[in-house]
Amino acid sequence: MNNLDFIGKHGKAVSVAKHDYVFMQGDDDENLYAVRSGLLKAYYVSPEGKETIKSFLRPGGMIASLTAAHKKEACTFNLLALEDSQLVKVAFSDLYEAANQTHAIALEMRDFLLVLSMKKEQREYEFLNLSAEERYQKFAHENPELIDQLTQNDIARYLGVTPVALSRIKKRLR
Amino acid sequence: MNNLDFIGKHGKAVSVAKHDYVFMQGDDDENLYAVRSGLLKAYYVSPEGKETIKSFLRPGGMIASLTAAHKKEACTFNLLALEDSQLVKVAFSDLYEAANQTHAIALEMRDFLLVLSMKKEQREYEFLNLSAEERYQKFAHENPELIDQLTQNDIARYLGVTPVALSRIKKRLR
DNA sequence: TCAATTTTTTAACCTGGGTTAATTACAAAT
DNA sequence: ATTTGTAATTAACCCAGGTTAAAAAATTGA
Repeated sequence: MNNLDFIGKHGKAVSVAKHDYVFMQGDDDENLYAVRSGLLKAYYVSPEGKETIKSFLRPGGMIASLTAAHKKEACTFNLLALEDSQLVKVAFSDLYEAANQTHAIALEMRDFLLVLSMKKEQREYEFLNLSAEERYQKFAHENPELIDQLTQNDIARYLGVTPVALSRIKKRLR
Repeated sequence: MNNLDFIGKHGKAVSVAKHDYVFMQGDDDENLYAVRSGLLKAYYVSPEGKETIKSFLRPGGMIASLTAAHKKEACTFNLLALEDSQLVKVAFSDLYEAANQTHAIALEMRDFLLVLSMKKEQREYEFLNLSAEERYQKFAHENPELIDQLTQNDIARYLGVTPVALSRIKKRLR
């Protein structure tokens, strides 16, 4: 189910009800979370109160505020449950240390970070090369289930446009 | 100098003159490159011929087309020398295998990928949350040397705008 | 030094998306 | 069923940035 064996063995279960926060921007939560069930969103809020969504998390997904976890800084984004969710957490530093001690764990971590890097490069590609309309089409195509589960507001904030703009894009496409 | 000991020991030197390609979009170059000297740009070209820049590479930097290297697909971008450059390369699969065998190498790889992930998250943040003007100011602030070395064209294509737009942004700021 | 080329700026015009606000459509709860 | 709140659509207006083209400035090379 989960790529990180270490989390299975050493993780602590965390349950969050719909609309609960796992952590908030400004916290210093240094944990890595693996999602077992449910649906969550990781999102930034700007000083002016504007929201943008970094990613959606579904079962099998993992997330940590890497800067918070690794550089001991405050979390730069919020993690909020969109549905009742079950997660498992471990202190990032424990995982990091365990990898230093144990080859197999270092490999798990490498593979996790390789997948994460590829995902983030993909997103970079989309922002650099695709229009908002194309990003929407790609997202809809790759995440047919999410399209119904999420509000248009959240989808728009993930794509980097306003909900009003996304409404116009959808109209254009039909 | 270089974080990846493995490359120092097993890498092959590669020299490229200014305006030479290290690899091109469509190639299946499965190597990881570490930059020893010089300056390069990694960039996409769309089917319509539009260019966008993924990243600039300076001494100490490392790059691979991760999908090409790991998933055995074709490179999705070009790597071009903006100045005469020296690089060292290793087959990504050799590095991956060596990490499987040797704990220390797995750790080097983990650390490299952790840094890469953090950089890419940073860029995601910038596209999601900053205007073109703010991205330019941040880039100029964090890369004072590059600002003189690069053409405005390249800076613009890195920021995700046209050179004309960047010229306007600079005018606005002075 | 002068011609050729590349880079940068400027201008005119257009378009996608932001903003605000009002309207409509849905959903949940009593 | 009716209220209450939330989500989505629409409209009007504005602006940043795209596009095209021309002009000016800076580099490069012979």
